[in-house]
Amino acid sequence: MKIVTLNLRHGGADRVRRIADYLLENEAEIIVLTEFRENSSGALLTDRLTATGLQRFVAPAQDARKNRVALFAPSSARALPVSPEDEDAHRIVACEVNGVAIAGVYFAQLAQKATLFDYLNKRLPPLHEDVLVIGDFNTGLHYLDEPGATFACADQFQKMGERGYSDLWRRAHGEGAREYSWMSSQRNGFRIDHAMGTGTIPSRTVACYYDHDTRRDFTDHSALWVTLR
DNA sequence: ATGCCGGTTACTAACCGA
Repeated sequence: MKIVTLNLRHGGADRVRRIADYLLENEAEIIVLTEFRENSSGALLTDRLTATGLQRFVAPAQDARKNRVALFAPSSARALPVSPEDEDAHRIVACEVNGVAIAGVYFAQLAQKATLFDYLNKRLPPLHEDVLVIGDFNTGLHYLDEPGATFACADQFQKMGERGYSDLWRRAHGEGAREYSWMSSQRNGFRIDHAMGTGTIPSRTVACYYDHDTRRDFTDHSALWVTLR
């Protein structure tokens, strides 16, 4: 099962054609898109992906310009209800598919991330024995996923470990590994796109890697690919 | 640790995003 997350950057605009080509050519079976917008770009992307038989789950928002998270999964997938704080309604969407629960997430800027972390770490009932939380966390570990210690909510990200979540990329590449999924205009790198798995997910992960070419080709984030056995 | 930058938009000023 091949899963990918990619931040579209402001909905993707006319880049969505190339983005759809990329996702389909690489045979993504489950797709989590962050900064998805319910506008004409979002509609084009939705048409391209659902034409292959995938169904769409999208986090709710009032405004079409709101950057939200969308999840595309096989037709057998079923929606899983989530109930975050109102201000995070557009930041999480979940489904059950092929015996696992997938939650797509798009965390806010700076300290505003805290409420969604609280929901994940304290209030969200176990969705399943095997849960994959994947998307743009906008944070990571100080001095490891970034050069310094500027990340907000790094402690809450780390606390996911106590909740049984394993950082699949770090598990595959080592405790001291460094790679960046986004780069600032000052050329500082940050690893902020993550896949966190519980239960049998870590042991079933046969590949977990970033594709940095997406930053060169059509967005400002690297894609994160996860293959589950 | 944002927004001086840069991208997007029921566009050309307002918004958003490390």
